[in-house]
Amino acid sequence: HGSVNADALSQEVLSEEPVQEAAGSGGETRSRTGWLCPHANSKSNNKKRTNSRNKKHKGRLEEVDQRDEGEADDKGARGWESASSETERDGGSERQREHPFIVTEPGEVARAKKNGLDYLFHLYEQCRLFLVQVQALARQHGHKCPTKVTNQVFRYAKKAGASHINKPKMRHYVHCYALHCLDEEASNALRKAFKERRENVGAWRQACYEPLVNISARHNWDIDVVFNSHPRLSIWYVPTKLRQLCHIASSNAGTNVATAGTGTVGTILGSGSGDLLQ
Amino acid sequence: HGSVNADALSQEVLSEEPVQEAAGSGGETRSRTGWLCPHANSKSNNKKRTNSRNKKHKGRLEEVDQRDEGEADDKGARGWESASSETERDGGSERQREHPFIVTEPGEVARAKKNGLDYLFHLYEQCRLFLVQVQALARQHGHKCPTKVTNQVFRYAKKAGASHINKPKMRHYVHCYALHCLDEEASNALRKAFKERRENVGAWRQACYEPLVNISARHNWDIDVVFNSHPRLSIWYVPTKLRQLCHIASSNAGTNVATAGTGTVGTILGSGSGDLLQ
DNA sequence: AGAAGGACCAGTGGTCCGTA
DNA sequence: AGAAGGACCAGTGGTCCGTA
Repeated sequence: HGSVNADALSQEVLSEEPVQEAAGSGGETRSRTGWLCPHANSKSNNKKRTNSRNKKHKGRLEEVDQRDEGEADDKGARGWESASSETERDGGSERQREHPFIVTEPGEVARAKKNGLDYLFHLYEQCRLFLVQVQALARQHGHKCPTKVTNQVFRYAKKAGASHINKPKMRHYVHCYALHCLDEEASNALRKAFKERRENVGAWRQACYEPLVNISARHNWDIDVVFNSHPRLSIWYVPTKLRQLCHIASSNAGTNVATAGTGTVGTILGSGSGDLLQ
Repeated sequence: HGSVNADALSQEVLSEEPVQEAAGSGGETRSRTGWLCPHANSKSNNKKRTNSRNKKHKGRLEEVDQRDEGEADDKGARGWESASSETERDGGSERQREHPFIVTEPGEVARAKKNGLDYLFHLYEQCRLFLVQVQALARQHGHKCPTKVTNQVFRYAKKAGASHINKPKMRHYVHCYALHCLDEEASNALRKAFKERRENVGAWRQACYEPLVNISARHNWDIDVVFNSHPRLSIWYVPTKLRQLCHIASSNAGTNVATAGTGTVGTILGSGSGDLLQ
């Protein structure tokens, strides 16, 4: 609640059932209050994004300020800053982010102020359960039934109190989760190797692409087939960059026209150049 | 071309290959020029929708006026009125609509200035072929591949010269096409009956719902399963109203909670009341 | 610096309603 | 009146970039 985002005010009022809360599976218990405490570092609020991107049709977001839902019920309800101009709630509390991920090996508990990769993968499982619930509600009411984790599912998760789940994060690491699903041994080995080398999460994340490209190669370079044939993975959209990497690799592999390959995917992935790797 | 709609100016320039043109399958040959002739009833142009719906974030549509594509190549290219304020092209030609549908029996050629139902169903087949082409292009370029007839497909069809295909029309009659696919005999019988009774197209269209609800009943009221298990039908979204009718019918059938059914779907469909039937 | 996520934007599904 | 379809709109997929 305390919707900063206008989209949260959709018409369909989702049931407020508590569902399974955070509770990390990676070993740590993750007391929600840890990062939801309404009185943390005082600095912040009314900062407002002063961003200067194209910003065309805003204006739809105006007037969406005073929250209509009441209070309580949302365990340690945060009251972040409001979105629009002067209606700021000054005595407000602050936004708390999730702790950053670090590369952990399977079963390893992350140190203080960090989250481990078991917890990351657990979030994907949580999203799947939220999807299952959204699907059940949709069928019950005769609505069309999502087969993927959509915006609607993220919105439902938020309403259900899972404020630590958000779309950009989940999309960012989908391919890491994919490797975990498709080849857990390889995934575990990669985690151990990168932990040992003291690599950061970004480096590990990048490294997850290549094994997936290789798996797709064994399925005629069709990464969609790879995703869709795994029950836990099929509910996630194939990330754009992974799709592109598989396409490039298939071209270079010469199953297509002779593109006079300038290098294998391995080199591309290892080089760090090219905007596919940002 | 002569895009009235801003969406038509998408970045991806689709190849201008001619593809299969109109050419009705119903027997009539449908010379395109019949309803694409650039000099027809002179009245019209610069009329602009003065509509007063909510109209919030427009403004994005401005400046999108001067067409960038050249000329010719689009056989009998129409040059309808342009979209925005003063840049009207006055010597312009006029919009020509498709002739309205009438209820015809299978194989029957519609009389002048009318289109028959074989032609209607042929349009669905044309859309399928456009989808197949869009899919081939997507795979070729490593883009995500649509499984349904999406906006992208309609845009592609327009670019390919099929100006007689548009989304509202195709969506409007999807369930009629569904019946044609799923039970051609029943569909044919319905057409004959409604033709005999001299019913208009709207009445025939309404009548197509009930047989479909009955078919869904035999598949556990799951209309999605019904659509998806037919190869030509699975590329079409289930229409909202059909989904709602199946849901209501399943409730009334008592497979669910006893809703103290106030009437069967048959009565609902026959009554003409209730906003599900508009 | 590396990373989490609010908020944005182009293009989608869906269909209304001004038009013929 | 009955019907075809341009154009609109709310909510989507995707991810940038101001923030911590």
